[in-house]
Amino acid sequence: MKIYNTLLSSRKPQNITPLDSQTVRIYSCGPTVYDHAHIGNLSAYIFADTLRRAIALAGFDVLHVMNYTDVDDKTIRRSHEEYPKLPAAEALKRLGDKYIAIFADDMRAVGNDVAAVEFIRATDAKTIWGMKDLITRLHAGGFAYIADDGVYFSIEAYRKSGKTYGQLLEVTTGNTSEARIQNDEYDKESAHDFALWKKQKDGEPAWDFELDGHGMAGRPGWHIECSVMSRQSLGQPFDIHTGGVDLIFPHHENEIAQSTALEKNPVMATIFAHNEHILIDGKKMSKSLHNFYTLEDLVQKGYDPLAFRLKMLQSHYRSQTNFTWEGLDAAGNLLQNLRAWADQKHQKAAHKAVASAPYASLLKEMLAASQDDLNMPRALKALADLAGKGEADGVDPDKIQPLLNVVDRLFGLRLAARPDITHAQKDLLAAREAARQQKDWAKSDELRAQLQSQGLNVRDTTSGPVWYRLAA
RNA sequence: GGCGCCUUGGCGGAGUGGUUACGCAGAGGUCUGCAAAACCUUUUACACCGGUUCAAUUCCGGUAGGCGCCUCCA
Repeated sequence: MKIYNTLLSSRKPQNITPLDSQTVRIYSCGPTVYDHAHIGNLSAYIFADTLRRAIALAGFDVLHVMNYTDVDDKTIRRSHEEYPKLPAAEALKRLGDKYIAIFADDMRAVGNDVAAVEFIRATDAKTIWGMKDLITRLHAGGFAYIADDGVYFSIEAYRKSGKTYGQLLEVTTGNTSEARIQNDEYDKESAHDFALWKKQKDGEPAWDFELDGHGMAGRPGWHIECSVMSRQSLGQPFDIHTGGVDLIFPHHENEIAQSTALEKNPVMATIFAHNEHILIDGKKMSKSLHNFYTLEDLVQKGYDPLAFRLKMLQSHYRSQTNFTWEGLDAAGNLLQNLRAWADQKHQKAAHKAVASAPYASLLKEMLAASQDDLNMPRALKALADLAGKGEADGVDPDKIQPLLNVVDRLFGLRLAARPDITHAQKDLLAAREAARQQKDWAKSDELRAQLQSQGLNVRDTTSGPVWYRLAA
Protein backbone atom coordinates (compact mmCIF):
# COMPACT_ATOMS: atom_id res chain seq x y z
CA MET A 1 0.00 0.00 0.00
CA LYS A 2 1.48 3.28 -1.11
CA ILE A 3 0.62 6.85 -0.27
CA TYR A 4 2.28 10.09 -1.36
CA ASN A 5 4.52 11.57 1.31
CA THR A 6 4.78 15.37 1.35
CA LEU A 7 8.00 15.37 3.40
CA LEU A 8 10.80 16.92 1.34
CA SER A 9 12.89 13.84 2.05
CA SER A 10 10.35 11.80 0.10
CA ARG A 11 7.93 13.74 -2.12
CA LYS A 12 6.75 10.55 -3.74
CA PRO A 13 4.35 7.69 -3.13
CA GLN A 14 5.79 5.68 -0.32
CA ASN A 15 5.06 2.24 1.07
CA ILE A 16 3.12 2.17 4.28
CA THR A 17 4.99 -0.04 6.71
CA PRO A 18 3.76 0.41 10.27
CA LEU A 19 6.52 1.28 12.70
CA ASP A 20 5.34 -1.41 15.07
CA SER A 21 4.93 -3.76 12.08
CA GLN A 22 1.25 -4.32 12.77
CA THR A 23 -0.86 -1.27 13.44
CA VAL A 24 -0.88 1.80 11.20
CA ARG A 25 -1.30 4.84 13.43
CA ILE A 26 -2.97 7.81 11.75
CA TYR A 27 -3.53 11.31 13.04
CA SER A 28 -5.88 13.57 11.11
CA CYS A 29 -6.11 17.28 11.72
CA GLY A 30 -9.77 17.81 12.46
CA PRO A 31 -12.10 20.79 12.30
CA THR A 32 -12.19 24.01 14.27
CA VAL A 33 -15.66 23.79 15.71
CA TYR A 34 -17.05 27.30 15.48
CA ASP A 35 -19.47 26.88 12.57
CA HIS A 36 -20.86 24.35 10.12
CA ALA A 37 -18.14 22.62 8.16
CA HIS A 38 -18.23 23.42 4.45
CA ILE A 39 -17.93 20.72 1.84
CA GLY A 40 -14.25 21.54 1.32
CA ASN A 41 -13.63 20.72 4.97
CA LEU A 42 -15.64 17.55 4.59
CA SER A 43 -13.64 16.49 1.56
CA ALA A 44 -10.53 16.38 3.75
CA TYR A 45 -12.25 13.95 6.08
CA ILE A 46 -13.58 11.86 3.23
CA PHE A 47 -9.96 11.58 2.17
CA ALA A 48 -8.82 10.55 5.66
CA ASP A 49 -11.70 8.10 5.96
CA THR A 50 -10.95 6.55 2.58
CA LEU A 51 -7.28 6.28 3.41
CA ARG A 52 -8.11 4.38 6.59
CA ARG A 53 -10.49 2.11 4.71
CA ALA A 54 -7.90 1.27 2.06
CA ILE A 55 -5.22 0.57 4.65
CA ALA A 56 -7.55 -1.68 6.62
CA LEU A 57 -8.50 -3.59 3.47
CA ALA A 58 -4.81 -3.96 2.69
CA GLY A 59 -4.67 -6.07 5.82
CA PHE A 60 -3.33 -3.75 8.50
CA ASP A 61 -4.78 -2.88 11.86
CA VAL A 62 -5.46 0.83 12.08
CA LEU A 63 -5.55 3.29 14.94
CA HIS A 64 -7.08 6.54 13.68
CA VAL A 65 -7.28 9.68 15.76
CA MET A 66 -8.80 13.05 14.93
CA ASN A 67 -8.83 16.22 16.97
CA TYR A 68 -11.38 18.94 17.52
CA THR A 69 -9.90 22.40 17.82
CA ASP A 70 -12.38 23.88 20.26
CA VAL A 71 -10.38 26.83 21.52
CA ASP A 72 -8.93 29.60 19.34
CA ASP A 73 -9.79 33.15 18.27
CA LYS A 74 -12.73 32.09 16.13
CA THR A 75 -14.32 29.73 18.63
CA ILE A 76 -13.98 32.31 21.41
CA ARG A 77 -15.47 35.09 19.32
CA ARG A 78 -18.33 32.93 18.17
CA SER A 79 -19.05 31.66 21.68
CA HIS A 80 -19.56 35.24 22.84
CA GLU A 81 -21.95 35.81 19.95
CA GLU A 82 -24.00 32.69 20.52
CA TYR A 83 -23.97 32.64 24.32
CA PRO A 84 -23.45 36.27 25.43
CA LYS A 85 -24.86 35.67 28.90
CA LEU A 86 -22.74 32.68 29.84
CA PRO A 87 -19.31 32.84 31.46
CA ALA A 88 -16.56 32.63 28.85
CA ALA A 89 -15.50 29.08 29.66
CA GLU A 90 -19.06 27.77 29.72
CA ALA A 91 -19.93 29.53 26.47
CA LEU A 92 -16.91 28.00 24.77
CA LYS A 93 -17.83 24.55 26.02
CA ARG A 94 -21.40 24.89 24.79
CA LEU A 95 -20.28 26.11 21.39
CA GLY A 96 -17.91 23.18 21.04
CA ASP A 97 -20.59 20.70 22.04
CA LYS A 98 -22.99 22.14 19.52
CA TYR A 99 -20.73 22.16 16.48
CA ILE A 100 -19.12 18.84 17.33
CA ALA A 101 -22.58 17.27 17.22
CA ILE A 102 -23.31 18.92 13.88
CA PHE A 103 -19.95 17.87 12.52
CA ALA A 104 -20.48 14.26 13.58
CA ASP A 105 -23.83 14.25 11.77
CA ASP A 106 -22.23 15.63 8.62
CA MET A 107 -19.48 13.04 8.83
CA ARG A 108 -21.97 10.19 9.03
CA ALA A 109 -24.07 11.68 6.25
CA VAL A 110 -21.19 11.69 3.78
CA GLY A 111 -20.40 8.10 4.67
CA ASN A 112 -17.43 8.54 6.96
CA ASP A 113 -17.13 5.84 9.57
CA VAL A 114 -17.15 7.87 12.76
CA ALA A 115 -17.02 4.78 14.95
CA ALA A 116 -13.62 3.86 13.54
CA VAL A 117 -12.06 7.11 14.71
CA GLU A 118 -11.08 8.29 18.17
CA PHE A 119 -11.95 11.96 18.59
CA ILE A 120 -10.12 14.18 21.05
CA ARG A 121 -10.88 17.73 22.11
CA ALA A 122 -8.13 20.26 22.54
CA THR A 123 -9.77 21.41 25.77
CA ASP A 124 -9.90 17.94 27.32
CA ALA A 125 -8.19 18.08 30.71
CA LYS A 126 -5.61 15.56 29.59
CA THR A 127 -4.76 17.60 26.50
CA ILE A 128 -4.49 20.85 28.44
CA TRP A 129 -2.22 19.19 30.97
CA GLY A 130 -0.07 17.76 28.21
CA MET A 131 0.29 21.11 26.48
CA LYS A 132 1.39 22.87 29.66
CA ASP A 133 3.81 20.06 30.31
CA LEU A 134 5.32 20.21 26.83
CA ILE A 135 5.58 24.00 26.91
CA THR A 136 7.28 23.81 30.29
CA ARG A 137 9.80 21.31 28.99
CA LEU A 138 10.37 23.26 25.76
CA HIS A 139 11.03 26.34 27.87
CA ALA A 140 13.44 24.48 30.13
CA GLY A 141 15.18 23.14 27.04
CA GLY A 142 15.66 26.62 25.61
CA PHE A 143 13.19 26.23 22.74
CA ALA A 144 10.54 28.57 24.13
CA TYR A 145 10.65 32.09 25.45
CA ILE A 146 8.24 34.22 27.41
CA ALA A 147 6.98 37.45 25.87
CA ASP A 148 4.47 39.99 27.14
CA ASP A 149 1.51 38.34 25.48
CA GLY A 150 2.45 34.70 25.77
CA VAL A 151 5.00 31.99 25.15
CA TYR A 152 6.68 31.55 21.78
CA PHE A 153 8.63 28.82 20.10
CA SER A 154 12.09 29.84 18.92
CA ILE A 155 12.90 28.64 15.42
CA GLU A 156 16.43 29.86 15.88
CA ALA A 157 16.95 27.66 18.95
CA TYR A 158 15.48 24.72 17.09
CA ARG A 159 17.85 25.22 14.18
CA LYS A 160 20.82 25.70 16.45
CA SER A 161 20.09 22.32 17.99
CA GLY A 162 20.91 20.87 14.59
CA LYS A 163 17.39 20.15 13.40
CA THR A 164 15.70 21.28 10.23
CA TYR A 165 12.84 23.78 10.27
CA GLY A 166 11.58 23.13 6.78
CA GLN A 167 10.94 19.41 6.55
CA LEU A 168 7.81 19.90 4.48
CA LEU A 169 8.67 23.09 2.66
CA GLU A 170 11.86 25.04 2.04
CA VAL A 171 11.69 27.78 4.63
CA THR A 172 13.98 30.75 4.11
CA THR A 173 13.72 34.42 4.92
CA GLY A 174 13.37 34.94 1.19
CA ASN A 175 9.99 33.27 1.02
CA THR A 176 8.49 34.99 4.00
CA SER A 177 5.72 37.16 2.66
CA GLU A 178 5.78 40.90 3.12
CA ALA A 179 2.33 40.68 4.65
CA ARG A 180 3.54 38.40 7.35
CA ILE A 181 6.34 40.69 8.38
CA GLN A 182 4.36 43.90 8.16
CA ASN A 183 1.20 42.69 9.82
CA ASP A 184 3.04 41.10 12.65
CA GLU A 185 1.14 42.17 15.72
CA TYR A 186 2.72 39.81 18.21
CA ASP A 187 5.64 40.17 20.54
CA LYS A 188 7.72 37.40 19.04
CA GLU A 189 11.38 37.76 18.24
CA SER A 190 11.40 36.69 14.61
CA ALA A 191 8.90 36.25 11.84
CA HIS A 192 8.51 32.46 11.85
CA ASP A 193 8.30 32.07 15.62
CA PHE A 194 4.84 31.03 16.68
CA ALA A 195 2.73 31.11 19.82
CA LEU A 196 2.71 28.10 22.11
CA TRP A 197 0.51 29.80 24.67
CA LYS A 198 -1.46 33.02 24.63
CA LYS A 199 -2.10 35.06 27.75
CA GLN A 200 -5.70 35.76 28.60
CA LYS A 201 -7.27 38.91 27.21
CA ASP A 202 -10.41 40.56 28.54
CA GLY A 203 -13.41 38.29 28.40
CA GLU A 204 -11.51 35.26 27.21
CA PRO A 205 -11.66 31.86 28.81
CA ALA A 206 -8.41 30.85 30.45
CA TRP A 207 -6.60 27.95 32.05
CA ASP A 208 -4.19 28.51 34.92
CA PHE A 209 -0.56 28.11 34.01
CA GLU A 210 2.60 29.10 35.78
CA LEU A 211 5.81 29.02 33.80
CA ASP A 212 9.16 29.73 35.40
CA GLY A 213 7.51 31.85 38.10
CA HIS A 214 5.40 33.83 35.63
CA GLY A 215 1.62 33.81 35.91
CA MET A 216 0.52 32.80 32.45
CA ALA A 217 -3.21 32.18 32.74
CA GLY A 218 -4.45 31.87 29.17
CA ARG A 219 -4.95 29.34 26.42
CA PRO A 220 -2.90 27.14 24.13
CA GLY A 221 -1.72 28.09 20.67
CA TRP A 222 -3.06 26.13 17.76
CA HIS A 223 -0.06 24.08 16.73
CA ILE A 224 0.75 22.72 20.17
CA GLU A 225 -2.63 20.98 20.34
CA CYS A 226 -1.84 18.54 17.58
CA SER A 227 1.65 17.84 18.87
CA VAL A 228 0.25 16.82 22.23
CA MET A 229 -2.87 14.99 21.14
CA SER A 230 -1.06 12.93 18.56
CA ARG A 231 1.64 11.90 20.98
CA GLN A 232 -0.75 11.13 23.81
CA SER A 233 -2.92 8.95 21.65
CA LEU A 234 -0.49 7.42 19.18
CA GLY A 235 3.00 7.82 20.58
CA GLN A 236 5.84 9.26 18.55
CA PRO A 237 6.82 8.84 15.88
CA PHE A 238 3.61 7.55 14.38
CA ASP A 239 2.87 6.46 10.83
CA ILE A 240 0.69 8.94 8.95
CA HIS A 241 -0.36 12.51 9.55
CA THR A 242 -3.15 13.82 7.31
CA GLY A 243 -4.59 17.23 6.56
CA GLY A 244 -5.38 19.63 3.75
CA VAL A 245 -2.55 21.13 1.71
CA ASP A 246 -3.10 24.45 3.43
CA LEU A 247 -1.87 22.89 6.65
CA ILE A 248 1.52 21.95 5.23
CA PHE A 249 2.88 25.29 6.26
CA PRO A 250 3.03 26.54 8.87
CA HIS A 251 0.81 24.19 10.87
CA HIS A 252 2.44 20.85 10.24
CA GLU A 253 5.92 22.29 10.04
CA ASN A 254 5.40 23.83 13.45
CA GLU A 255 4.01 20.62 14.85
CA ILE A 256 7.14 18.85 13.74
CA ALA A 257 9.34 21.46 15.38
CA GLN A 258 7.50 21.27 18.71
CA SER A 259 7.27 17.53 18.69
CA THR A 260 10.90 16.89 17.88
CA ALA A 261 12.76 19.76 19.61
CA LEU A 262 13.39 17.67 22.70
CA GLU A 263 13.85 14.36 20.88
CA LYS A 264 16.90 12.73 19.40
CA ASN A 265 14.79 11.48 16.52
CA PRO A 266 13.59 14.51 14.51
CA VAL A 267 10.69 12.57 13.02
CA MET A 268 7.16 13.26 14.15
CA ALA A 269 5.45 10.99 11.64
CA THR A 270 6.81 8.82 8.85
CA ILE A 271 4.39 10.08 6.25
CA PHE A 272 2.54 13.36 5.87
CA ALA A 273 -0.37 12.98 3.47
CA HIS A 274 -2.25 16.03 2.22
CA ASN A 275 -5.39 16.41 0.18
CA GLU A 276 -5.87 19.13 -2.41
CA HIS A 277 -8.66 21.64 -2.20
CA ILE A 278 -12.03 21.81 -3.83
CA LEU A 279 -12.36 24.77 -6.14
CA ILE A 280 -15.45 26.83 -6.86
CA ASP A 281 -15.29 28.69 -10.15
CA GLY A 282 -11.59 27.96 -10.21
CA LYS A 283 -10.92 29.43 -6.77
CA LYS A 284 -10.26 27.76 -3.47
CA MET A 285 -13.40 27.33 -1.41
CA SER A 286 -13.02 29.29 1.78
CA LYS A 287 -15.01 31.05 4.40
CA SER A 288 -13.19 34.33 3.84
CA LEU A 289 -14.05 34.36 0.13
CA HIS A 290 -17.67 33.41 0.91
CA ASN A 291 -17.64 30.93 -1.94
CA PHE A 292 -18.43 27.84 0.05
CA TYR A 293 -21.33 25.45 0.46
CA THR A 294 -22.25 23.44 3.49
CA LEU A 295 -23.66 19.96 3.34
CA GLU A 296 -26.98 21.44 4.34
CA ASP A 297 -26.91 23.59 1.20
CA LEU A 298 -26.56 20.47 -0.91
CA VAL A 299 -29.31 18.64 0.93
CA GLN A 300 -31.66 21.60 0.54
CA LYS A 301 -31.07 21.49 -3.19
CA GLY A 302 -32.12 17.86 -3.10
CA TYR A 303 -28.75 16.16 -3.32
CA ASP A 304 -27.81 13.03 -1.47
CA PRO A 305 -24.75 13.56 0.76
CA LEU A 306 -23.38 10.30 -0.59
CA ALA A 307 -23.49 11.76 -4.10
CA PHE A 308 -21.01 14.31 -2.80
CA ARG A 309 -18.86 11.51 -1.42
CA LEU A 310 -18.96 9.78 -4.79
CA LYS A 311 -18.08 13.03 -6.51
CA MET A 312 -15.00 13.29 -4.31
CA LEU A 313 -14.01 9.71 -5.02
CA GLN A 314 -14.24 10.36 -8.75
CA SER A 315 -11.17 12.54 -8.64
CA HIS A 316 -7.79 11.92 -7.08
CA TYR A 317 -7.25 13.39 -3.63
CA ARG A 318 -4.09 15.16 -4.79
CA SER A 319 -5.70 17.00 -7.66
CA GLN A 320 -7.86 20.06 -7.32
CA THR A 321 -11.45 19.31 -8.11
CA ASN A 322 -13.70 21.99 -9.48
CA PHE A 323 -17.03 21.75 -7.72
CA THR A 324 -20.05 22.27 -9.97
CA TRP A 325 -23.70 21.38 -9.67
CA GLU A 326 -23.43 19.66 -13.03
CA GLY A 327 -20.69 17.46 -11.63
CA LEU A 328 -22.75 16.68 -8.58
CA ASP A 329 -25.66 15.73 -10.83
CA ALA A 330 -23.41 13.29 -12.66
CA ALA A 331 -22.26 11.73 -9.41
CA GLY A 332 -25.85 11.49 -8.23
CA ASN A 333 -26.86 9.64 -11.38
CA LEU A 334 -23.98 7.25 -10.99
CA LEU A 335 -24.95 6.64 -7.37
CA GLN A 336 -28.48 5.84 -8.44
CA ASN A 337 -27.19 3.35 -11.00
CA LEU A 338 -24.99 1.67 -8.42
CA ARG A 339 -27.94 1.40 -6.07
CA ALA A 340 -30.08 -0.12 -8.82
CA TRP A 341 -27.34 -2.69 -9.32
CA ALA A 342 -27.14 -3.48 -5.60
CA ASP A 343 -30.92 -3.71 -5.27
CA GLN A 344 -30.99 -6.52 -7.79
CA LYS A 345 -29.90 -8.86 -5.03
CA HIS A 346 -33.49 -8.78 -3.74
CA GLN A 347 -34.97 -9.79 -7.09
CA LYS A 348 -35.13 -13.28 -8.51
CA ALA A 349 -35.80 -11.93 -11.99
CA ALA A 350 -32.37 -10.32 -11.92
CA HIS A 351 -30.52 -13.32 -10.55
CA LYS A 352 -28.17 -15.32 -12.63
CA ALA A 353 -25.24 -17.60 -11.96
CA VAL A 354 -22.02 -15.75 -12.77
CA ALA A 355 -18.55 -17.21 -12.91
CA SER A 356 -16.36 -16.16 -9.98
CA ALA A 357 -13.32 -15.22 -12.02
CA PRO A 358 -14.55 -11.86 -13.37
CA TYR A 359 -15.85 -10.83 -9.95
CA ALA A 360 -12.58 -11.81 -8.32
CA SER A 361 -10.39 -10.00 -10.83
CA LEU A 362 -12.40 -6.80 -10.67
CA LEU A 363 -12.36 -6.95 -6.92
CA LYS A 364 -8.62 -7.38 -7.02
CA GLU A 365 -8.22 -4.40 -9.34
CA MET A 366 -10.42 -2.32 -7.09
CA LEU A 367 -8.24 -3.03 -4.08
CA ALA A 368 -5.00 -2.65 -6.03
CA ALA A 369 -6.09 0.77 -7.26
CA SER A 370 -6.98 1.91 -3.74
CA GLN A 371 -3.55 0.83 -2.56
CA ASP A 372 -1.81 2.74 -5.34
CA ASP A 373 -1.74 6.15 -3.67
CA LEU A 374 -5.46 5.94 -3.10
CA ASN A 375 -6.37 5.96 -6.77
CA MET A 376 -10.09 5.93 -6.18
CA PRO A 377 -11.03 7.02 -9.72
CA ARG A 378 -9.35 3.85 -10.95
CA ALA A 379 -11.03 1.78 -8.24
CA LEU A 380 -14.32 3.32 -9.24
CA LYS A 381 -13.77 2.27 -12.83
CA ALA A 382 -13.44 -1.31 -11.62
CA LEU A 383 -16.63 -0.92 -9.63
CA ALA A 384 -18.43 0.60 -12.61
CA ASP A 385 -17.30 -2.29 -14.78
CA LEU A 386 -18.63 -4.71 -12.21
CA ALA A 387 -21.91 -2.89 -11.75
CA GLY A 388 -22.35 -2.38 -15.49
CA LYS A 389 -21.80 -6.05 -16.03
CA GLY A 390 -24.32 -6.75 -13.29
CA GLU A 391 -26.94 -4.60 -14.94
CA ALA A 392 -26.41 -6.31 -18.25
CA ASP A 393 -26.13 -9.89 -17.08
CA GLY A 394 -27.91 -9.94 -13.76
CA VAL A 395 -26.28 -10.52 -10.41
CA ASP A 396 -25.29 -13.75 -8.77
CA PRO A 397 -27.34 -14.15 -5.59
CA ASP A 398 -24.55 -16.04 -3.83
CA LYS A 399 -21.73 -13.72 -4.79
CA ILE A 400 -23.29 -10.29 -4.75
CA GLN A 401 -23.62 -9.84 -0.99
CA PRO A 402 -20.00 -10.61 -0.06
CA LEU A 403 -18.95 -8.39 -2.91
CA LEU A 404 -21.14 -5.50 -1.75
CA ASN A 405 -19.70 -5.90 1.72
CA VAL A 406 -16.19 -5.28 0.39
CA VAL A 407 -17.39 -2.47 -1.85
CA ASP A 408 -18.90 -0.77 1.18
CA ARG A 409 -15.79 -1.23 3.27
CA LEU A 410 -13.76 0.53 0.58
CA PHE A 411 -16.10 3.19 -0.77
CA GLY A 412 -18.49 3.74 2.12
CA LEU A 413 -21.45 4.19 -0.22
CA ARG A 414 -23.87 2.06 1.81
CA LEU A 415 -24.81 -0.32 -0.96
CA ALA A 416 -24.62 -3.53 1.07
CA ALA A 417 -27.51 -3.15 3.49
CA ARG A 418 -30.19 -1.67 1.29
CA PRO A 419 -33.66 -2.98 2.17
CA ASP A 420 -36.07 -4.90 0.00
CA ILE A 421 -39.34 -3.30 -1.10
CA THR A 422 -42.48 -3.88 0.98
CA HIS A 423 -44.93 -6.76 0.55
CA ALA A 424 -47.57 -4.31 -0.62
CA GLN A 425 -45.20 -3.06 -3.30
CA LYS A 426 -44.43 -6.60 -4.33
CA ASP A 427 -48.14 -7.27 -4.67
CA LEU A 428 -48.52 -4.20 -6.86
CA LEU A 429 -45.65 -5.40 -8.99
CA ALA A 430 -47.21 -8.85 -9.35
CA ALA A 431 -50.62 -7.38 -10.20
CA ARG A 432 -49.07 -5.23 -12.91
CA GLU A 433 -47.29 -8.22 -14.38
CA ALA A 434 -50.56 -10.20 -14.36
CA ALA A 435 -52.30 -7.36 -16.19
CA ARG A 436 -49.49 -7.28 -18.70
CA GLN A 437 -49.81 -10.97 -19.32
CA GLN A 438 -53.50 -10.39 -20.10
CA LYS A 439 -52.51 -7.48 -22.33
CA ASP A 440 -54.54 -5.16 -20.17
CA TRP A 441 -52.24 -2.24 -20.91
CA ALA A 442 -54.43 0.38 -19.29
CA LYS A 443 -54.42 -1.38 -15.96
CA SER A 444 -50.78 -2.27 -16.28
CA ASP A 445 -49.82 1.35 -16.87
CA GLU A 446 -51.99 2.52 -14.03
CA LEU A 447 -50.28 0.15 -11.62
CA ARG A 448 -46.90 1.27 -12.90
CA ALA A 449 -47.90 4.87 -12.19
CA GLN A 450 -48.80 3.83 -8.67
CA LEU A 451 -45.41 2.27 -8.17
CA GLN A 452 -43.74 5.36 -9.56
CA SER A 453 -45.57 7.50 -7.06
CA GLN A 454 -43.90 5.37 -4.40
CA GLY A 455 -40.49 5.98 -5.95
CA LEU A 456 -40.24 2.70 -7.84
CA ASN A 457 -39.73 2.23 -11.54
CA VAL A 458 -40.00 -1.05 -13.37
CA ARG A 459 -38.23 -2.45 -16.36
CA ASP A 460 -39.50 -5.57 -18.04
CA THR A 461 -36.89 -8.17 -18.81
CA THR A 462 -37.15 -11.58 -20.42
CA SER A 463 -37.09 -13.15 -16.98
CA GLY A 464 -39.67 -10.78 -15.52
CA PRO A 465 -40.05 -7.27 -14.15
CA VAL A 466 -37.13 -5.74 -12.29
CA TRP A 467 -37.69 -2.73 -10.07
CA TYR A 468 -35.32 0.05 -9.28
CA ARG A 469 -35.63 3.06 -7.05
CA LEU A 470 -35.86 6.62 -8.33
CA ALA A 471 -33.55 9.23 -6.90
CA ALA A 472 -33.44 9.70 -3.12
C1' G B 1 9.03 39.01 -4.61
C1' G B 2 10.10 33.38 -3.15
C1' C B 3 8.54 28.21 -3.82
C1' G B 4 5.42 24.51 -6.00
C1' C B 5 1.55 22.56 -9.04
C1' C B 6 -1.85 22.33 -13.18
C1' U B 7 -3.72 22.75 -18.62
C1' U B 8 -7.04 15.86 -21.72
C1' G B 9 -13.44 15.08 -25.99
C1' G B 10 -20.22 18.80 -24.16
C1' C B 11 -19.02 18.33 -18.52
C1' G B 12 -16.08 15.61 -14.80
C1' G B 13 -11.79 12.83 -14.80
C1' A B 14 -7.86 8.48 -15.26
C1' G B 15 -3.81 6.93 -18.04
C1' U B 16 0.10 5.66 -21.50
C1' G B 17 6.36 6.68 -25.69
C1' G B 18 3.29 3.25 -30.62
C1' U B 19 -3.12 -0.45 -29.27
C1' U B 20 -9.15 5.98 -28.99
C1' A B 21 -9.95 4.29 -19.45
C1' C B 22 -14.24 5.29 -16.94
C1' G B 23 -18.54 8.23 -15.26
C1' C B 24 -22.30 11.79 -16.61
C1' A B 25 -24.66 14.18 -20.72
C1' G B 26 -26.13 14.34 -26.19
C1' A B 27 -27.40 11.81 -31.04
C1' G B 28 -29.00 7.47 -33.83
C1' G B 29 -30.62 2.62 -33.53
C1' U B 30 -32.14 -2.31 -31.02
C1' C B 31 -35.46 -4.42 -27.80
C1' U B 32 -40.43 -3.26 -25.81
C1' G B 33 -47.74 -3.05 -26.06
C1' C B 34 -45.66 1.54 -24.38
C1' A B 35 -41.43 2.00 -21.39
C1' A B 36 -36.80 1.20 -18.98
C1' A B 37 -30.72 3.34 -15.50
C1' A B 38 -31.02 -2.71 -20.73
C1' C B 39 -28.13 -3.51 -25.49
C1' C B 40 -25.42 -1.61 -29.94
C1' U B 41 -23.33 2.49 -32.61
C1' U B 42 -21.84 7.45 -32.48
C1' U B 43 -19.95 12.72 -31.22
C1' U B 44 -12.56 11.27 -34.57
C1' A B 45 -9.62 14.73 -26.71
C1' C B 46 -4.95 15.49 -25.06
C1' A B 47 -3.20 24.58 -24.31
C1' C B 48 0.62 26.66 -27.84
C1' C B 49 5.75 26.60 -30.03
C1' G B 50 10.21 24.09 -30.54
C1' G B 51 13.43 19.74 -29.43
C1' U B 52 14.70 14.37 -28.52
C1' U B 53 12.76 9.83 -31.00
C1' C B 54 11.42 5.29 -36.21
C1' A B 55 7.18 7.08 -33.19
C1' A B 56 4.91 12.15 -28.12
C1' U B 57 -1.02 13.46 -25.47
C1' U B 58 2.89 10.78 -22.80
C1' C B 59 10.16 12.78 -22.24
C1' C B 60 13.03 17.83 -22.44
C1' G B 61 12.98 23.30 -23.12
C1' G B 62 10.23 27.64 -23.84
C1' U B 63 5.39 30.55 -24.34
C1' A B 64 0.45 31.53 -22.74
C1' G B 65 -3.29 30.84 -19.25
C1' G B 66 -4.81 29.10 -14.42
C1' C B 67 -4.20 27.51 -9.28
C1' G B 68 -1.98 26.93 -4.52
C1' C B 69 1.41 28.01 -0.38
C1' C B 70 4.50 31.85 1.81
C1' U B 71 -0.97 35.23 7.02
C1' C B 72 -6.35 32.11 10.02
C1' C B 73 -7.69 28.08 6.70
C1' A B 74 -9.45 21.06 4.90
